[in-house]
Amino acid sequence: MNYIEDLSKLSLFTEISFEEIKKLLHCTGAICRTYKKDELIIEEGKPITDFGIMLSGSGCSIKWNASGRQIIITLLEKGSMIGILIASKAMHKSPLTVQATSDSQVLRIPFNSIITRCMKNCPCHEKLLRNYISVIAEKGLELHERINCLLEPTVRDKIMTYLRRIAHQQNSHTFTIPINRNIMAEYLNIERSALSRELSKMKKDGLIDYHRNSFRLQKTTPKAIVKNGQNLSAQASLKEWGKIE
Amino acid sequence: MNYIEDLSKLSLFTEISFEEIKKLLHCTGAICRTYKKDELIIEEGKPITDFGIMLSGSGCSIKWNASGRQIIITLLEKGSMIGILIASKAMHKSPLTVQATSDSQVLRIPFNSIITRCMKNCPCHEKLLRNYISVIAEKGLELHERINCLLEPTVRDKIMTYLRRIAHQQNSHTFTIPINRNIMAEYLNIERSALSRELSKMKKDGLIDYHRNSFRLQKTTPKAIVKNGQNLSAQASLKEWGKIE
DNA sequence: AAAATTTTGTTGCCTGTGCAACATGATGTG
DNA sequence: CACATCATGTTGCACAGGCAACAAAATTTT
Repeated sequence: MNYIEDLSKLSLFTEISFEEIKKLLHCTGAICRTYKKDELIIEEGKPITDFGIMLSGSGCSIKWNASGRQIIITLLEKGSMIGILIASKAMHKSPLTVQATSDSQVLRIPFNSIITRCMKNCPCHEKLLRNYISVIAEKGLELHERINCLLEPTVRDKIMTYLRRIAHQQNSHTFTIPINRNIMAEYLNIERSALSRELSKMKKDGLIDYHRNSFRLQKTTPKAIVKNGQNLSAQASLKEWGKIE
Repeated sequence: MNYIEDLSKLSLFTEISFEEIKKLLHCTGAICRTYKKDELIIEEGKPITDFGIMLSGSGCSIKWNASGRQIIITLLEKGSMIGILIASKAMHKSPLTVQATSDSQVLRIPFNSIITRCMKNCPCHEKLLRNYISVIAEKGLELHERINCLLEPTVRDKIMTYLRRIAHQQNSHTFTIPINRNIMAEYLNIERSALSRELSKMKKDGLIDYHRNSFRLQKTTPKAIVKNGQNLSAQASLKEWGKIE
């Protein structure tokens, strides 16, 4: 089957041509493996030497928390990288389980082959290595961004931190977010209803405007913020808004 | 000056001999730079091509959150890696500022030199690359572990998730944590007082026992725990705490 | 040893938000 | 169209935990 085109869209293969990708797949010893629904792709506690790329199907990485409740870490879809951090860490056992949630195909590439230079010393192999490192680093930075949101004390602050980041990424005060309310609430670790409630309030307060996934950050400082029936524009708002921008 | 010995203790240089480290420093073009107290090591918004290793002194990475409040991301000490995720991500501007909090020495190594094979094609260069990737991956996994704690709904769950991890790392039910209450509270994003309060309750409930930084996880089945009323069992806390270790 | 400083523990108050339950709007399906 | 199934918004209530202020214990400095 021809999945080269799909692969070329991944950041792991940016700036690498179709032809080169084919060669790389061969010289890295990549293999395509199929998994039935519910089959385990990675088992908790087992050492990992390959990382994977979802070619088709879907999956999720799961873990059991302190109280035995199962929690979903990530949802995997076509194009998702599997266990890339784990495979990259020397001698590391998997802290989580990855399971196919539908019949899936996964391209498995031995981590070693990324590092070990191929015989021909081809330049595209170095490009692959650069991309690979970039992908790992980006994973870390993404986690970092999420932590930035999670650390904010109030629901409103979490939301604002998230929205500001997306606005910044899209380089505009008007933007659309790529996730729905459920996912957003999960990402920010707040209640979905609390998220909706606070979004409404923020709209009332003139902080943001939105409809569904379309958002706008108002950069005008609101004149009056009313809370609990009192107007606290004078001091409190200065404290809260003064330093922005 | 001779900092090779210090370097050899870092995971970036594990399994690399003193001699080889010297050679590597030369062929990667590492330079040692000094920073005065309060001087900026990394400036927000600027592109980063080097990563750094703290040889002496101290520093911190800082950021400004949505409401303009300055928040400290990491504290840097001797041996800390600076900007390793940022340098590894292709064409990425720094999302944060790094500042020396005392006169410091930083070893700066161009990211490019890690990837580009040196002329001699020496095996230690590949080892360095492996270590480097391992370090990045570990950073990501660490962030992941913290998120695991942050996502837990209650203070008690956050604490338990953290303690279980440390116990697991030290492979024992009796262990010592490497951080004090202030840092722990900051790490888990809870109030220090709330942390102390909950730790007390957990001791009363027979879940854990502790004194200062020495902890013990009780593996009693959490069945016989009474919620609000008086607790029947587990009244007797350990008397001989001494130094565990 | 006394004093000063840092670290940890304790407690009452009050608000933010988790939770549940329901309403409304959007989208798909026969 | 009617109907089902989502996604989103609304609201009352209860309580976990943030906050502040203080107490006690441990550690460092004088």
